[in-house]
Amino acid sequence: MRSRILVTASDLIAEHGVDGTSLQMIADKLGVAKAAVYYYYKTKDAIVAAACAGAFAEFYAAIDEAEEIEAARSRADALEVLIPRLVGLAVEGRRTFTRIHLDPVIVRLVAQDEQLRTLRRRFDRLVAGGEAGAEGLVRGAVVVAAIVSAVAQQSVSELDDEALILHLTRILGEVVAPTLGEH
Amino acid sequence: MRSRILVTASDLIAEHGVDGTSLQMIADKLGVAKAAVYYYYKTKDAIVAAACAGAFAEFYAAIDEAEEIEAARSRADALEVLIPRLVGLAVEGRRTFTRIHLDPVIVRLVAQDEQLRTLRRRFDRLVAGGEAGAEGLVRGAVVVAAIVSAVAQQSVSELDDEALILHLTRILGEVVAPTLGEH
DNA sequence: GTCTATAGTGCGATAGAC
DNA sequence: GTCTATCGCACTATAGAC
Repeated sequence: MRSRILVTASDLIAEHGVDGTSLQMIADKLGVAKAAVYYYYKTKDAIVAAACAGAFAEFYAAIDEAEEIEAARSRADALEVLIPRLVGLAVEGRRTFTRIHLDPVIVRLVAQDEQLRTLRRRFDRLVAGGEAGAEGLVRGAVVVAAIVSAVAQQSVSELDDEALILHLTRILGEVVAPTLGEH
Repeated sequence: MRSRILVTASDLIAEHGVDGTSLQMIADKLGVAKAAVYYYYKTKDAIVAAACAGAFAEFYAAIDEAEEIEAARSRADALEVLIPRLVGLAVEGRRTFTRIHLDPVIVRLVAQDEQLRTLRRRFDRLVAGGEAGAEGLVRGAVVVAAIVSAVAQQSVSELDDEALILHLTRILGEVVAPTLGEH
C-alpha cells in the first residue's frame, strides 16, 4: 500500500504540482479515506519526500558509476555512459520526471537539502568539466535543462521512447563534446 | 498600482509558484491590505493571467517578426534573429521567466488557451522546421527546454547576462544548424 | 482607494469507533 | 487498517466603514 500511495501521488504531482495535489485527491484516486493514507505516511511532506527520494535514487547510482569511470578512464568515457543513462531515466518517466525536477516546491526542497545540493554539484562538474570556463558551464546547463525538460515538450510527445532516447543522446553528446578538449 | 501589483506578483510567483503565492503575501510585500489588491484585480486568476500576458507579449512579437523574416528570406535567417532575441528575454528575466514558463498551474493554463497553444506551435515549427523528422523535433525541444530552463540553472547563476546570452546563443545555433539542411 | 471584519471553502492533520 | 467526524488554520473573495 505504501508503494501504491507513492505511485498515485507521483502521478498526481506530475499533473498538478505538489501544491495542487491534496491528500483528498490521492485518497480518492486510491478509493480509500484520507485517514487511511495518513496511516502509512504521517505527513504530506513525507509523501513528497519519498516520491523525490525514489526519483533521485537512480540519479545517485548513475553519478556514482560515472565518477568511477571518470577516475579509471576519462570524463569523456564517463559522459558516454552517464548521458544515455539519464536520458533513459528521463524518457521513461517523461512528465513525471520533469515535474519532479521542476516543481517549485521540490526545487526549493532540493535547494535546502545538503545531500541533494552536493549531488547536483557532482553532476554539474561531470557535465561541464572541472575547471570549465563560462562556455563549459553554459553547455552543462543546456544539457541539464534538456534532460529535465525536453522530454516533456509537446512537440515530442508522440515520439516513441526509443527514438527520443536515440536522438536526445546524440544531440547532447554534440553539446558536451567541446568541453572534452581534443578528441 | 496595477503594474506594481503585477511586478510583485511575478516576483513571488517566480519564487514560490502560483499555488504557493497568496494574495496576502502580495499585499504584505506592497504594504497594503488584501482588499486593496482586490480593488485592482477582481480575482487571483486575473493577476496570474495578467502576469502571463506580460511574459507572452514579447514572445508574440518575436515570433511574428521571425515569421516575416522567414517568408521574405529563409528559416535560417529567421532563427538567427529569433534565438538571440528569446535568449535575451530569458536571460533578462532569469528565474522569473523560467517559473512563468514551467510552473504547473501556468503550464496547464497555457495548454487550455487556444491562442497560446497556437503560439507555441508556431514557435516549434520555426525551430524544428516544417516537415522535420524525429530528430528535428527533438532538436527543437532541446532549444525550447534550454531557453526556458537553462538560464535559471544554479551553475550559471553567477555568469553575467552578456556572457550567458553570448554562449547560449552560440550553443543553440549549433543545435538547430542540422535542421537547416546544407549551409 | 484603502481599510477592518468576516463569510465560505478546502486544506493538513488527528481522535476514536469498528 | 480503514472508516467518519472534526479541529484549527489559511486561503479567496466580499461587505461596508472611512
